[in-house]
Amino acid sequence: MPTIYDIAKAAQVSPKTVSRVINSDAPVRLETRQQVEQAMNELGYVPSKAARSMRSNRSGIVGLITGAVSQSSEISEPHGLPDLFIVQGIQRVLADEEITLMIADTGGLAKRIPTLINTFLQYRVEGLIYVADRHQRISLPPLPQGQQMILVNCFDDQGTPAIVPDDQKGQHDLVLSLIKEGHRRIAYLCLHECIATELRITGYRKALGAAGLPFDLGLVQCGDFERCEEEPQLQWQIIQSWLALPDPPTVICCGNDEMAMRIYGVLRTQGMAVPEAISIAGYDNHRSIAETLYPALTTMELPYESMGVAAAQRLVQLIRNEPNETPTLQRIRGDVFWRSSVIARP
Amino acid sequence: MPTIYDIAKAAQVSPKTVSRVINSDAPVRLETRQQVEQAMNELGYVPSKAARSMRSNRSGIVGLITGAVSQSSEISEPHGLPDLFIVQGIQRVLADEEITLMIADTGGLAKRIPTLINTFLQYRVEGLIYVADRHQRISLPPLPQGQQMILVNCFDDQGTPAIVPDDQKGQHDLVLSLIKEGHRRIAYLCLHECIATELRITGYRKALGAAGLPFDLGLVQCGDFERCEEEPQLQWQIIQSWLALPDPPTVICCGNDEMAMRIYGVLRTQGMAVPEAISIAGYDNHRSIAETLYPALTTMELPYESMGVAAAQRLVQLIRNEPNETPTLQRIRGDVFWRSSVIARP
DNA sequence: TCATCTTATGACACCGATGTCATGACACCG
DNA sequence: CGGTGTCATGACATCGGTGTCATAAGATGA
Repeated sequence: MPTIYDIAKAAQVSPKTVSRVINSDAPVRLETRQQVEQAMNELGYVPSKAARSMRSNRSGIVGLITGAVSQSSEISEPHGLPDLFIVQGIQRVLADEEITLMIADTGGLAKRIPTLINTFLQYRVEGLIYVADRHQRISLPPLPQGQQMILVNCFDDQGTPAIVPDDQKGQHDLVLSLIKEGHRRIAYLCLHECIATELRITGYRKALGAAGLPFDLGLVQCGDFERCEEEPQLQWQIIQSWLALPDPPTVICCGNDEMAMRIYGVLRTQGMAVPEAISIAGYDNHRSIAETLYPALTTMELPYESMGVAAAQRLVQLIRNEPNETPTLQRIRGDVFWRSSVIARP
Repeated sequence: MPTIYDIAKAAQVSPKTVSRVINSDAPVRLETRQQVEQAMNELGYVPSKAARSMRSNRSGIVGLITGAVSQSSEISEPHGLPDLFIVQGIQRVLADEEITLMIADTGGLAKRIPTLINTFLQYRVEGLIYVADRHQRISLPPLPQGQQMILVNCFDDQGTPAIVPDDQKGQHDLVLSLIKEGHRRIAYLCLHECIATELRITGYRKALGAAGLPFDLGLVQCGDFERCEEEPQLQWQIIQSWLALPDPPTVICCGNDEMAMRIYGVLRTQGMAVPEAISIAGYDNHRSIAETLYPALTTMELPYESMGVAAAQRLVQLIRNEPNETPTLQRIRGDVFWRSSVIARP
């Protein structure tokens, strides 16, 4: 691979002049410039980032750590929306800023994180992004002074800037939409206990309160049986108990779209039509499910892509040392996606 | 960030000795080594890959180009199995080889590819991987002499090493499994015309032939209506026409798991139970669908992860200049995943 | 005892770019 | 006409490591 010295020799100028042509940071006589450009084309010159970044102390690289890539394969934990979508948003912003993204994967093992961070530091990344696979509290090893980092889909106690989904507002908005469509008895088949579930139950409750509806503890049940074999039966038992109530629910909110998909199966096996017999709503807007299910699923967006965008923008601000008044914990809101699994009630 | 010079000063040795401690490529007196190691720990030394790779001409980076990351969002093309799983396999192998993966995204725009390649060349990547979102023929701009590249899920006419799924063998094996379970009339609701569909129909046909069953052209129909609103009706029409046959099919093979999921919905809406009334098989083993559907979906694995592994291993071989007799086009086989959407026939 | 070898270490150049400073050629102006 | 400013260019050092070679101290052997 040719260097500026080769170009300089071919164009009969000094290396520094070649550098000036490349960076156009100082005037170069037109004729000289053309000679240099011709030489570069003929020799197929590609500048070396390594040499460049050594001199300038700017690598142009941001490192991203995720368990995303391998999470779903071995570990059969309920996965929900793939955090790939977060990476998507990040990519888009960084590409515009001409920053290259280096992605490393924990393979689901947290103990690999320090090694991965170290590798990134060797490349002198200008910033680090840690993406979690679900909304959670984490604790990462300390970084060298001045090393910027952003947490996505998680947060810590050290005041590291973090981007999380606004789960409370999300469930709140979804339930409010259902109420607007005339639903009064809204059941909630939630996920196992976790930060998101807690926030969403709060949102569910507040939405009911805001509409002047009573909060009926019996209408909130955990429908997450970790995919054991009896899950459909157990879920059906819950639904049956709801249907047996004097004032049964007209819609079931599911903890996520996957659960909604399973509930579709359970209901249909029992001869209940969605949405005619009962309406179903999901959470995540996991499009490959929500749009593909028949009928298509009404759901609340888990704004992974927006979170990625926000994270990348904030990181760029930090790298550029631009002032910003964003709070440490930044909550990102999603939209309700209204599809045909919920019908209006009179 | 401290350099070997800082360490050298602190440990009162020469920079070269520090280098020797780091690389252990020459004997260093125990006492000296300890001094250096202590200094490195105290100062928090992290070697600079930029400086290192400049001298050694080895970046330790492999570049990966994909449309994966953004494909699914804007473009509502039927997506199938996310090529993320390919990246997964690649990651795993490269991590073991201590190679760092740089990922760039076309954002669905092929014209960005040259720019992305150029960026990678600036980092002096030791190899390039191009991952396509579906099995296809492609044509990429020429690379500098000696630049290694691997194509995954696609191939070209220039003899670039390529890893593709063995679609023909895949459909063949799936159909053979169905036949073994007693099915004689096997319908195939395939995807729109593409390389995979062609190969799979051939596989379907050959499997029937191998079992001495007749190939009935009427049992092969395209069930892919690009998610238009009438899709369920159109699909139901096809199924109805099949059911009206004197010898109707006992199982429907779907072009992919997504289509199978939609067919579940269509059948149930029409009051047909899966698998009691009719069995369903998918393709892809898109686990978040196949395992979540109720009943769980019997399907053929699209071996994305294995393809990633194969691609990375082959690239490493190329980089190391190891001899290999693999053919240019390497077809990767998957397994049948037998679940409860297909029942045995007497 | 002296030549030779091994071990441990340092001096110095180099990888490929860029920042700093110097220099020569002109143009401009009083 | 000489001083000053601008333009175009080059010489040289530098970033943080590693490869090459030199060298001093101690071990070994004839």
